[in-house]
Amino acid sequence: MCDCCKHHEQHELPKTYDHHQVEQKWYQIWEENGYFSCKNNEGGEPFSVVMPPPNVTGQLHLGHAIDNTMQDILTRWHRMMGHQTLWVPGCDHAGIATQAKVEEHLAVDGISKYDLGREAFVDKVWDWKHQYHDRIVKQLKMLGSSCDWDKERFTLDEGCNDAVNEVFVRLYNEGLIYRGTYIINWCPKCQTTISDIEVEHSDHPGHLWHLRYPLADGSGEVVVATTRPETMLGDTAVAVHPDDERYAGMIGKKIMLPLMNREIPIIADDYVDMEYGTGAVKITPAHDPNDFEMGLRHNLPQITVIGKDARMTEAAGEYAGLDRYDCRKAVVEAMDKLGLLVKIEDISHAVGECYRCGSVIEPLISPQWFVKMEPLAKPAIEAVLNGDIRFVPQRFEKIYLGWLENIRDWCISRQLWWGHRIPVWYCQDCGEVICQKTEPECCPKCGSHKLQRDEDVLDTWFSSGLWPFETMGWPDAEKMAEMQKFYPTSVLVTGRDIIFFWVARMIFTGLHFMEEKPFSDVFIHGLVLDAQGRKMSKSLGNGIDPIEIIEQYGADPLRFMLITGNTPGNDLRFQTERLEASRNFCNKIWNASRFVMMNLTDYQPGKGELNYSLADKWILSELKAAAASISNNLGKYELGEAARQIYDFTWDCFCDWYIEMSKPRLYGNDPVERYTAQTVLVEVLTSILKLLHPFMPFITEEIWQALPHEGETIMLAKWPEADKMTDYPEEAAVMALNMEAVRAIRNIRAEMNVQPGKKLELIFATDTAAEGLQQGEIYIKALAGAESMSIVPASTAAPEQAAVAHIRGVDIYLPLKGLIDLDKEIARLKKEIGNMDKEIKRLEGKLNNSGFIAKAPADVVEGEKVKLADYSEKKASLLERVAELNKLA
RNA sequence: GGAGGCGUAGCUCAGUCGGUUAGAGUGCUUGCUUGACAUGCAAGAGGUCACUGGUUCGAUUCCAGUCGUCUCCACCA
Repeated sequence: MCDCCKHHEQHELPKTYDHHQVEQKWYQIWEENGYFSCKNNEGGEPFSVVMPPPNVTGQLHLGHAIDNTMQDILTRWHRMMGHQTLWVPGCDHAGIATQAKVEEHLAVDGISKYDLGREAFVDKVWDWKHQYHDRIVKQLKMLGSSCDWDKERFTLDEGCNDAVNEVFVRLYNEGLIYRGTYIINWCPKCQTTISDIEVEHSDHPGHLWHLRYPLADGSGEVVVATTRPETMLGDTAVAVHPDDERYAGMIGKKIMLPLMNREIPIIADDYVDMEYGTGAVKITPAHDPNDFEMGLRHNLPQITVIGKDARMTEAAGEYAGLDRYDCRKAVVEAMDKLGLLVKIEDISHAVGECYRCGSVIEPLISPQWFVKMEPLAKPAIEAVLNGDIRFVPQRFEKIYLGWLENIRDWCISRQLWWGHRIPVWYCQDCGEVICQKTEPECCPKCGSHKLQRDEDVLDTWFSSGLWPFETMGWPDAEKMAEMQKFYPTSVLVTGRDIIFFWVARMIFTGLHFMEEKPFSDVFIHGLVLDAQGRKMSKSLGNGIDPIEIIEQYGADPLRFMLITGNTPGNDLRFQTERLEASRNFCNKIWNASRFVMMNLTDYQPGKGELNYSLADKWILSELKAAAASISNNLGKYELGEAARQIYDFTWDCFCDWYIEMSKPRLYGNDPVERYTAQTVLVEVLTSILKLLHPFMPFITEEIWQALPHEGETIMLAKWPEADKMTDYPEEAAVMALNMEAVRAIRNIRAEMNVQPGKKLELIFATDTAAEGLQQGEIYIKALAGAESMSIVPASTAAPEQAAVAHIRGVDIYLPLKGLIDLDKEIARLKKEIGNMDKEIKRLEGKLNNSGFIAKAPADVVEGEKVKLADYSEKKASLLERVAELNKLA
């Protein structure tokens, strides 16, 4: 680098944008100045979002990154539009997940939760919570999330506990929460129940054992088929279909259950599928949900043979104490020895597994708490059907409705220590069940002080299901008063994987307790997949830590990459190339800004004479169109499309064209031209920064601060509204034609291998576009690399040694002495004529079709006619030139 | 067994009310130290819009079916 360059460098911004420092700096300033607070824009239309609370023991992954980026984009956009904006952050206590993690950690030191006892263990979990909470908050801040930290909540904080107790007691008093002994999903590893949706079904290879069950009177036998032979020890019936002729005579007879030597009846039930297996089913009411139901219908005894530890109980007789799978082997062997094993069939069948730990779920009978779903589901279905709540994309409504329409009661009690304890006490003397928000002094029925609180806690989703209103202070009327305007919230942004777990539950609790929907729109996004299109998972080890990406590339590129090239609801592949493209975009903006600022040394806003030229009117028109379209797309949750449009406008319109157009005017010696160019550069760049700010908050603030501006932060700057901008359609069209001329000339330069530095002499032969070309001369010369340009009547013939191009109404002649290879030039022109021919043919065909003329809208027909005229004109012009050249040849 | 998504350039994806010479990024080819940027500039090649049929003056777009692919739901022992 020479000395003079060094000298310049000192005054300039660095050539490449470095996000380090910038991002942290601005987040801190924003936070310290209270820009995230919902108190800004007081009186503006309210806009509110509640953050899907991340599990407190986890750490952020790309799924959180996309989720929070989308919320942040919407929040920042609305804030800039002057809306009073609230984005509530928070974490979820994540009952099973967190408890399991802490237990695992303790196990390393050989400590079990029982060694500590309930209270000390829960204290330990709180320690963990604090540690991980801080990490998550840090990660959310790194991402740029503009949430109101003053309103931060935790699903297990005091307020949420109050809400949970209120809800529980009210539902209990309404008869919508009940305790009952039913068959539930038991995870033998987590040692707790889980709800139906927490059971994941996947196909596994297994066997279908066909077992011979002899009749008690020795008159025959029934062959039953089962995938779980060990459960036969708890069989209390064999069921056949009432219409099954094979078993018609046997219904009502007794079976002598082998191994147990117990008599059980043969019953008839519609549930049995005659086609499957042998058409006869062994019934184990205590260990199968269907058998349980059938047992109730037929009043069958329930014999529990598998315990909560997944070992056989005393009721299993000689098999007591065996693990369920060891018992399976033993039972099969014993049956085989007795000659009662008919055959073993290999099959693939669905096995239920715990969504947390993957253990095979055991259906067991146990006393648990349930929420009665039917009365709650009804309004939740109605709210979506009548359009009160809208899913984006709409197809997710079907998924939501399908689930609620077939829902079963929700098992909410969990045998854990970490969570909201069930607000129920049992009187040890009279057995009274007391359900109330606070601990009772004594039994209201018998006065006894011997009260025992229910040991269980509630399903995590019971408390997160109240999120949109518990975060607004409910049920505390005083706290609510301040927040009321934010309920219902505007939109819920979340992944499609928790529509059932969370979205549905918030909807029915909101409708029930607030008597109003919790949100108007549900904006569903897909998963972030790896570069090969696989789900990111621990087992595959293909997960990507957003923090590492942010450190390497910055939050802005990550955010931009996560929302571009994607449509609502679809999965997104994480690709480094796309991340690099986003980073390059940052750099592009940085350098465009650098260019603008370098040319502002003598600029004083509002202190000069303005005279908009063609180029100015063109870019301002483009800006208006872009702003309108971006707002429109944001309103439709088409974030990817909005981002693409700001990208295109910035790179293509502003950088590739307008900045280049501004150069001859900045470097010329007309002060009005220079001042006007400066003004438009600043104005358009400022608008770009604002339009881009929701997507890339950090770099936009950094640059905005260096430009002339009003206000303290771009965060609260006014969103560019297209309605308030001016466009100049006529001048923009003229400029567009000039740009077309530039492209045509550049094309010839490239094809003819004209040296980039060589200045051309341009001749435009036209009768229609002369004025526009005259006005655009300064730009055309600069952008096409010309030293002179003349405009002549259309009838003027081209010089012999010239290349020719044609745009609407204009023949462009490029005198290129010595560079024209006659044959090559003819070939080039003929190729273009060929293209025109193809199009002309197509258009003629269309226009000759009487159906098209008669039925297509007039403007479409007109448009095709204009096209045909244009192509024909171009073809004629080029043909003429070819004829001239042929004469020369 | 049901339900849904996806199938468009070598790759990853856009394409909103049916009419565009079907687009972008990336990769590829060619040429460039162009007074912001080589994380760049300019020009270019590259597509039977999975297949078949239907509706229509006209289908990448709407409908039906087929194939491929991914996902969700489901108590068939």
